[in-house]
Amino acid sequence: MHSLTEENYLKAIYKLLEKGEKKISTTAIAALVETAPASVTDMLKKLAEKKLIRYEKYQGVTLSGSGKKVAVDIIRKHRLWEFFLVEKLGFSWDQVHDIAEQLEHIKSEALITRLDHFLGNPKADPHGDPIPDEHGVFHALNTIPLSAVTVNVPVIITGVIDHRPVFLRFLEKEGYALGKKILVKEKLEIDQSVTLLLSGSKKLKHISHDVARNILVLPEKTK
Amino acid sequence: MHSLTEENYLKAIYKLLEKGEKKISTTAIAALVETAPASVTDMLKKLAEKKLIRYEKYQGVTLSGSGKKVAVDIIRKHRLWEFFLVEKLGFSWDQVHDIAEQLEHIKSEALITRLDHFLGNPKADPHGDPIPDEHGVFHALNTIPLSAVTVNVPVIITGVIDHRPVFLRFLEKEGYALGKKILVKEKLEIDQSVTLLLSGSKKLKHISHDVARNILVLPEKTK
DNA sequence: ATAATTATTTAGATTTGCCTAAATAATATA
DNA sequence: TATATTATTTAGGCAAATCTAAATAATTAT
Repeated sequence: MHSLTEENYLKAIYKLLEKGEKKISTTAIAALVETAPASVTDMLKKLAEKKLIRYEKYQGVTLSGSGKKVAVDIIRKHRLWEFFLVEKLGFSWDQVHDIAEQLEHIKSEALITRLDHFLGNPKADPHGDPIPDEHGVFHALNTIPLSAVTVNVPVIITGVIDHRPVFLRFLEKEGYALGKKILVKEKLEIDQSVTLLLSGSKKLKHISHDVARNILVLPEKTK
Repeated sequence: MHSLTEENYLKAIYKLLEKGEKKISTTAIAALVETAPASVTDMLKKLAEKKLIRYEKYQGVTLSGSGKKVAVDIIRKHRLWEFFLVEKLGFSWDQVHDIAEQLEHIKSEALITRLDHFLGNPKADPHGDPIPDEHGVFHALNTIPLSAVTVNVPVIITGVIDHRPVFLRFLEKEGYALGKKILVKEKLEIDQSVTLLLSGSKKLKHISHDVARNILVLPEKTK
């Protein structure tokens, strides 16, 4: 079995790989796991010995097959717990991350199988991030940022890109939530800001391009 | 905050105190936390320094007020999670202990408050053990062992003393469960064995004194 | 291309929790 | 009560994960 710390390193590397780059730097990992770069080097050696990563001095890191599996499994657990915390316990978007960060390390396959079933095998967590299935497969939705939506085509909120509590609290306060309908009425050339109608509210809302590109949506009818 | 290990030591000491003795021995703790006595001595010094226990060389240990609080809190969490695992996720009696042992160390007061509420503020876990409230108060029931029940007085199963999986699986197989009604028809002088009717079944059941004294019951009407 | 800067690794220590072996105290037995 | 046994503690070490400071490699800028 892997230690909690090892799991956190693998998760960090996975997240960095997800963001684009092919080779991950020691410093980037250090920032994510909140530790000194020297400590990261130590851990990378250890993970490489266990064949969880591919690592050569000064050359950066990638995940091996088994390392990726561990990382995806942690992410699956994290997102299932987040879903539980929001849907069953009534937490709000911005409160669940730290708790899920602890729960994701509980070791019991039976627990996750049953939790998944109890929750109705959800496909996405409360932020709209996809939840991989038990084989580690993501059933990704075809979401696009709200900033890219065509005027007068109804869409549904399916997720967010920015996960910072401050952003999530802003959305919540303004009435945005997963599943809500949006109709974009106008996109301003000058600053790409968006004027829209949010289901449940009659008043037009105006949001900046910066906010719009952090909200993910799906055209209403799409399968 | 206390480490997971510290919490487990405090829980072990609490459990031993619960079983009667006033002063707890190093060896007894070592057996419960599955470690060498010498390691226990180390930890006792540490806990004493933090004022979580009262400890003097060769004289055994008791919990301080704050130590007891930590222990009871862990027990509260453990039992709430057990309740969750059985009632919501459908685990059976004998499967939940190890998982709850991990979950009990998750640190979030809000989580436990909400979980407690979600579960309907249960007063006892799936084994019938009382769940302390948020102030650490146990609302103990007036249970008696089935072996002490008067003939022809209907009682309800409220708990067990023996927690071993093997015993729990036996009960489950035989149809005994929390909340089931029992009517004792006869107690044999010779070996104190019990003949009874279990609600749901028409056939008389016979159990040994040893089994009967490990099943806790409550007279049907009692408040 | 050389120098300066930044990133990474090595070296040596620290902390936590654990171990074994040896020493000492407490308890039980003869 | 003296001795044997058992329990507990001390001493010295180990492994995991971390740290700081120093050394080295890679990158960027001149």
